Formats: sequence, C-alpha cells, structure tokens
Amino acid sequence: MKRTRRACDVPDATIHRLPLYLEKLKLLQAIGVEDVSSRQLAESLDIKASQLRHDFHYFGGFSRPGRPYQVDTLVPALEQIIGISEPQPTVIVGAGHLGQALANYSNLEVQGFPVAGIFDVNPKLIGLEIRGQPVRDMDELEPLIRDKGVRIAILTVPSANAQNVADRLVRAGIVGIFNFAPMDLKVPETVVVRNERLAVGIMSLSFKVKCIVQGSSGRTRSLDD
Amino acid sequence: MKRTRRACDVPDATIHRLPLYLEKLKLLQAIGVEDVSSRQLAESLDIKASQLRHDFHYFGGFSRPGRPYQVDTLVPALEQIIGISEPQPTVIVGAGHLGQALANYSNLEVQGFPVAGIFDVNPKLIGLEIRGQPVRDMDELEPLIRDKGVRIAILTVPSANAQNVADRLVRAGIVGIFNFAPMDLKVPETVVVRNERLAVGIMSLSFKVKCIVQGSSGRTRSLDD
DNA sequence: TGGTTGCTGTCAAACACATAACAATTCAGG
DNA sequence: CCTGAATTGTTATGTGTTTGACAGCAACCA
Repeated sequence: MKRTRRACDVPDATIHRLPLYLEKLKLLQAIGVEDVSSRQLAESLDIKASQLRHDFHYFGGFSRPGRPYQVDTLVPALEQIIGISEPQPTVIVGAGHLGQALANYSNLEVQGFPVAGIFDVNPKLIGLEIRGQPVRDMDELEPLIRDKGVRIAILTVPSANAQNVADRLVRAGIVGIFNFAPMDLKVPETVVVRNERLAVGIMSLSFKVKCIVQGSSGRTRSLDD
Repeated sequence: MKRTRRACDVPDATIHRLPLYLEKLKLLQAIGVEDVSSRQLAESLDIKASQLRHDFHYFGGFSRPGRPYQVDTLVPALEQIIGISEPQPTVIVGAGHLGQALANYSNLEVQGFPVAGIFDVNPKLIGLEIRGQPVRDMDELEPLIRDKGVRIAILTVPSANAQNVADRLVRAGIVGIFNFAPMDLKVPETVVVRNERLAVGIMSLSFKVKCIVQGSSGRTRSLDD
C-alpha cells in the first residue's frame, strides 16, 4: 500500500541536483553501463555518496538494499520525478539574440523540452525560421499555448515588457516561467518563476576572481599595470 | 588601523545576492534616491531586512548606526567588493548562437564586463562582426588575453572542446571561467569555474511545475490527454 | 554453510544559513 | 536638553542542508 509520496516536499538543493544525476546516468546508459553504486555516481559528480543516497531517499526505493542502482531503472524514475517522462512542449517568447540562441539549442528538445512556438513583437523577426519553426506574432501566443497544452515558457524579452508578457502567459495557462529578463516577475502562487540572471553569474565569478588575484599577492603584477 | 578584511570568507549565498543589491541600488541611484534603509531595500528584493544587514556585515561599515545607507556610498562599495570598480575585460570563446547572443548582450559591458574578444574555430564565423568586434581565430586567443590582461572568460563551445579550450585559457592566465557547456571542467585550484546549465534550470522548473499541476488535482485534465 | 565484502536505506551529528532580537546610535521636535 | 522614533551593527536562535555512521541485505567464495 503505497502511501501518497511527498515527492514535492523536497529541498531546493536536492531538486537542483536531480538534473545532474539524470545527465550523468544517461551518459552511463549510452555507453552500456548497467549498474552503478552511489559512490561511483557521486564521485563522478564531485559530491558525497551519502548526499546522493540522501537525495534519492526523498523518493524512495530506487534499488534494493545491498544492490547497486540499475541505470535502466534510475533513468526513467528520475525522468518521471522531474516531469519529463512525456516531452514538455515549451514556448519561447522573445526572438532576439538570446531567444534565437535558445531556440537553436538543440539540447532543449533532447532533454525533453521541444520548442512548440517562438514569438516576438518585432515584425521584422516574424516569419524567420529557426530550426524549422517560424517566429510567430504575439497574437498566436494564447491559442498555441492552449492548443498544445504548453505549461512552460522561456521568457527572453526586454525587462520593460517582461511583466506584461508574463501576465499574458499566466492567463493563457502557463505554469512555469524561465525568466531571462533581469527583473522580478509578479505571478500568482500557482505559477513558478525561475530567474536566470547572467549578471549574477558573472558578478559572483568576478568576486571570486578578485579574491584569488588579491589572495595570491606577489603575482599581482597585472593588477598594477 | 584597518585589519585585513576577510572580505573573501563569505558564504556563497551572500555572494549571489551582492549583484542583486547592486542592481537595485543603481536603479535607485538613477532615479535620484539618496539614501535607503535596509528595510526598503530588502522589501524591494523580497528578502528580510535582517538578512541584508547580515550580508553587509561581512564587509562592514557601509553606514553609521542609526543612519540609513547612502546610495552613493553603497554603489561604489559593492562594485569594489564584486571587483568591478575597474571594467573587467572578458573574452567569449565560441561564437555559435549562444556566444553571439552573449556578445550582443549589451548589458555585459554596462555591468562592467566589456567584451575584449570573441573567438571561434569555425572559419566561416571568423571575421563576422558583432557589436563592432570581429570574431577572431583561436590563434589570437592567448596573445589577446595576455595583452589586455583579461582574467574572465565566457565559454560557449561544444562540450567536446570545452576542456581543451579551458586548458588553453588557464595557461593564458584566465582566472575565472563562466562555463555554458554542460560539462565539468578540470582546472587548477587557482581558477574559478561557474557552470551555467540551462538544463538544470529548466528541469528544476519542470519539477516544480509537475508538483503544482499534480497538486491541484481536479484540473489534471491535460495530463491524461 | 559460514564468512567476507560491498551495497543501500536510514538516522544522527555537524555545519551553514536565515531569521529574529536587541543594544547602540542618530536625528527631529518639543 | 530630553524623549521618542527610526535605523544600523551584532549577537543569539532556529531552520535547513550536508556529512558521517551504521544496521541490514545481497552476492560471492571457500
């Protein structure tokens, strides 16, 4: 009698590792590895084996005690947990450089997120074909989302328009927004936003670079240049 | 007598917030706001004021007790902490779709990371101008890094080449690598890598979307479709 | 069969981080 | 000059995550 799995009450930190597990496991699967121990898998990801087992423990029962994990069991299990057992059609709103780059990023489809539509307001972009998909007018946004049951949207529009577009997406039924605009979106509780800020990434890198460069004093030659 | 600031012994979580603080403060600066309390700033970022003060406390003395923060003091202080008092010239290696998108991302320069060079192996791309910069042959990589004292590199090459390029970057003196290839780079301890994995982002989003959709059962109509 | 090894699931301790609490400080106004 | 309100710097508390430890199971081998 399986009790309802609390499969959603999981720490963020664990959630962020699931894709890494899946990626590595798919790699193992591709080269024909059949089973893998928590130690092997953890070492290849540079984390502790206990952490990996602890992560898996949230979902329970990937292996029988005493036996290593079966790659062919784990891959579909993780896909199911992440929610990509079935491909998740995804729309990209904003066909500027970044939007185009993402639309061209073939891995998206491989990972389970086929691009169902690309949208922009710019008439010059509308009709442009990207990997077989035309850039569409924003008028088609809501119908396409509804018709194809799209739940995830990638937002690559300028900050000034981001909230406006986000509102439209939410009304059309989008549940998850992958937001590349450097701007906090206000959305209902029933919608998830993940902000991807390049500025945060490169600045935290810069912080650490500064620390390294200053730390290894004596080689700060290029600093005084 | 200022003791040597332990300015580098700071939690990652705090480091990641520094760019957000800076961003918001620059915005305030732009509209002429002169001072701001920890509460105001924190609320606009949807965090607790105590956390903000705690973060600032690592670096000490941004304000006198009893007085709110001065925007014009805080902005340069944060810039100095993050390491962008002086612009940090940055190279982009890999002029594919993503590399081009980043090269076109004008914010990079505004944020303090002017693009010093764009590189690719593909002869068809070499010479292509992006925002006034030609895509350069990889032969020019090391000389340019050395000549301009570049310390930060953005890596947007295919996974298969990523380690190879990373090795070259490290030998040429790069200290921080912003890695967009879905691959773990091996680098010396004196080099920082920040991995930006789109797959992780969209998959953790998908996880939460699945939780929301399943949670609000009764509306799972589109699931059984 | 019995012992040994390697493995997972699970719990407990250690650690890191976020939040709350509060003393100390500044300024405004009577 | 004194009081009160607003603010920060700093310490204490609480929460969440990581790490370590170990019992129990499965396979292998003598």
